[in-house]
Amino acid sequence: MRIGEVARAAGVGIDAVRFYEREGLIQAPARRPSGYREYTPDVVVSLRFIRRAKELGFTLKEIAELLRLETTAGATPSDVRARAEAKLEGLEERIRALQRMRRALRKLVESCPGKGPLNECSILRALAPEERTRR
Amino acid sequence: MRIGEVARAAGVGIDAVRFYEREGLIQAPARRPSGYREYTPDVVVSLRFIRRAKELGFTLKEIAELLRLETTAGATPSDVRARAEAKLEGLEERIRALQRMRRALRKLVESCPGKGPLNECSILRALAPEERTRR
DNA sequence: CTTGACTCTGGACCATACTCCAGGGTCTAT
DNA sequence: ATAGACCCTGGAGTATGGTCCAGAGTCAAG
Repeated sequence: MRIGEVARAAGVGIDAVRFYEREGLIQAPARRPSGYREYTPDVVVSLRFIRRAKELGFTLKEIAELLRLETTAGATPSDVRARAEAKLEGLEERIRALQRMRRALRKLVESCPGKGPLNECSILRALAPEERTRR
Repeated sequence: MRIGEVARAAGVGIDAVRFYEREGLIQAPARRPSGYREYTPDVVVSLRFIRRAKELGFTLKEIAELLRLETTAGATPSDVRARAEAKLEGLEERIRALQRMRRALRKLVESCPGKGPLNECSILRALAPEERTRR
């Protein structure tokens, strides 16, 4: 597959594909004698993963780590396992925070059909309150 | 409270506070005769919300919408409700995607304590697969 | 064998979300 | 009344994650 084809299939821009290659998020593909990049279809999976993970708020750096976690998994077993566990924990905290936010938003939707000031159903409080002022 | 104080309490930079004011994420506070910004403590809650929401991968634009959703809720009831519902749906999709990712990562942690190529427990597939190639 | 769609590299440019001055004034404790 | 910590505005600079050329070559169809 050529670059335009994989970009279209993955829903990203051609320049983004080259950018990800430069940044080491995807492997440099084989080249035709002309210099054209020649991709195997599996790069589309990687590109979609990158796209989705970005939408979820991961940085390219984090995504690179997630990808490396996978490709180097055969190499250093227990070490990789530890890294995966750390990632997993971060992920779970993130899910919990989003769930708190969802609960607050639901309350906002359900119990505030337009009456009075909504000091009770505050989305702010879903994320901000439990923290103590430091120092 | 002065700006340095609220910044410290919220865990953000002073410049960030002024930046959020310029961008309309927080209200411009009262000023002393000297020109110093004089905050009420509740701005700390807003700033923490912004910080946390950013950590969850929301852009400032989205955060501004979430905040506006709250402060304008008294104004146009059903309209606000609709916007909140849309946000809620986005949030839920996001949670589901993170959960899929978590499942894949768990599998990676649990079933791959360092044996062989892990083609079976792929984090990639947690996010990328269900999509059809378009066009 | 040419036309149109595609690709190459390199570098300029963009939006987002800050961060860091410079050059000035303010506040408070001693 | 002065040192040191704080604040002001305006503007420049940074990192991230790209996008958009220019100028040149490649490929497939007719």
